[in-house]
Amino acid sequence: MLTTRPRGTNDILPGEVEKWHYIESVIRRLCFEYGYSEIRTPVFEHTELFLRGVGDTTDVVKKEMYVFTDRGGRSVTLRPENTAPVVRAYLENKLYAGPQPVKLYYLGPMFRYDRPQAGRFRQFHQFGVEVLGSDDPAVDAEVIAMAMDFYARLGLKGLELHVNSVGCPVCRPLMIRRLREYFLPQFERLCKNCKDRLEKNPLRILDCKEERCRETGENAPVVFETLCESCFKHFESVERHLDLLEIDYMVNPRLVRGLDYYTHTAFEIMAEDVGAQGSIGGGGRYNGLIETCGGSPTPGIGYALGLERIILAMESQGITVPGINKPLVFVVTAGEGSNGEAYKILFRLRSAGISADKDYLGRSLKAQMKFAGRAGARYALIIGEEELKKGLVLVRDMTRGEQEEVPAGEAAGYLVRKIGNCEGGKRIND
RNA sequence: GUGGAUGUAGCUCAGCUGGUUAGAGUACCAGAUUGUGGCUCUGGGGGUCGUGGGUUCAAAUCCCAUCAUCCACCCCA
Repeated sequence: MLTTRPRGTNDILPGEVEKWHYIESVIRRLCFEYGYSEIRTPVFEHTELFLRGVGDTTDVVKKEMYVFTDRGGRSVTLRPENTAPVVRAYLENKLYAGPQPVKLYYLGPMFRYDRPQAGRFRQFHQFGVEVLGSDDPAVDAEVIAMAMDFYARLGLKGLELHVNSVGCPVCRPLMIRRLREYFLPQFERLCKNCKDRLEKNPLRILDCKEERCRETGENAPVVFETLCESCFKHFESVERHLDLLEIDYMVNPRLVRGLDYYTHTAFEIMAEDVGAQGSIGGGGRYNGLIETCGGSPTPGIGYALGLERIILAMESQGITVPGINKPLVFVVTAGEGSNGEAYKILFRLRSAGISADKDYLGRSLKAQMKFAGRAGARYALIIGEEELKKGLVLVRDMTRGEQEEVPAGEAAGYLVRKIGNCEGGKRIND
């Protein structure tokens, strides 16, 4: 137990963490270009925020939250998602008083007590954005376009973008009533889950994977028949803007999202190669959420992406990541007498901006060379007793297998001139 | 939360119907005329056979429980 991580959590190790660094750098660049600023909120919040914000009938809140009572008797919860916390921060810090809309992004761990599976963990990481203070359909399209741009920058292919409108407080009750009226006479044909859904959230019946339920729902009223005038116009406008950007999408009237706060636009991105957990991102508009959280009526929209699933998809598509960190220079000692000088030169290299390392296990010259090769060093700086007497060191090019003598005091300068400042074996600004 | 599969060295796996010190490849460490890597050869370290019970003269091998991983449901990122 002492050496076992908690279920559904992961250690991100060297060799793996470079993928995260790369994805994070793509995210920060993307957000910079789209005009989104980072917001960092706590990993835990008052439980009440999620009960009210996400909705206390949702599965996420009912059975997947990590809820604790702290030492002061307060109920707190590890965040299962970050839209409600961002809205809370928007209100608490009075961001509504500044220029609108407010465009924010976040990146960090979320927690859901769920049975782990491929692409599903108890602690997982999301990148997400939120736009608060505008109900322009062009923003909906921007947010969707931004998500698609992100996947494209990573090189992901074969994704499906599903878009739908789930209505608003004006037309959704009508939609639900019509669906209940349709399904009630056919109650016995529905699967066990859908019998429950009819009561809780009949929209979800349309989303059921059971053959019988699909057939039963074939002639069910379509959302677009029941959308109110303004919802319909909004959706049409979102479509027009997506068309302007030439984004491929499919209207999926069966798309329903599991969080209560969604209104109007809802969307989801599916990948084929992430196992059963095919969704690698999704989001939608939540024009009622800010008011629910105690603010004045303010529109909002956002999305979230699961980074573990993004990585899974990248791996199964064979996408590799640049810039694995390798030492550029490995300092090798030959003879006891060179240890001190080698140590000094090592640090001089580092001060000069060169990534350098040495052996710390008292290995033989031969073993040090072997280690340097394995570590992927491009140069071995061999500090030999004999040469040192003449004030020289050897610079060996590991890929070419050639070496030359250089004055010891100039070794760092020599290497800097030869390769410049470096990162991951490459020049910066290359 | 429900159903199913799996669990042997760091990694990938072998180990027949239970029978003496549990193996291979790879990785790691060290050597192969004592100052030079990537190939080859030799040797070495490393395994509570997921964990805990039980059956048996005897269990990695059978039974039960538990934990973990994977798959499906559910849900979602």
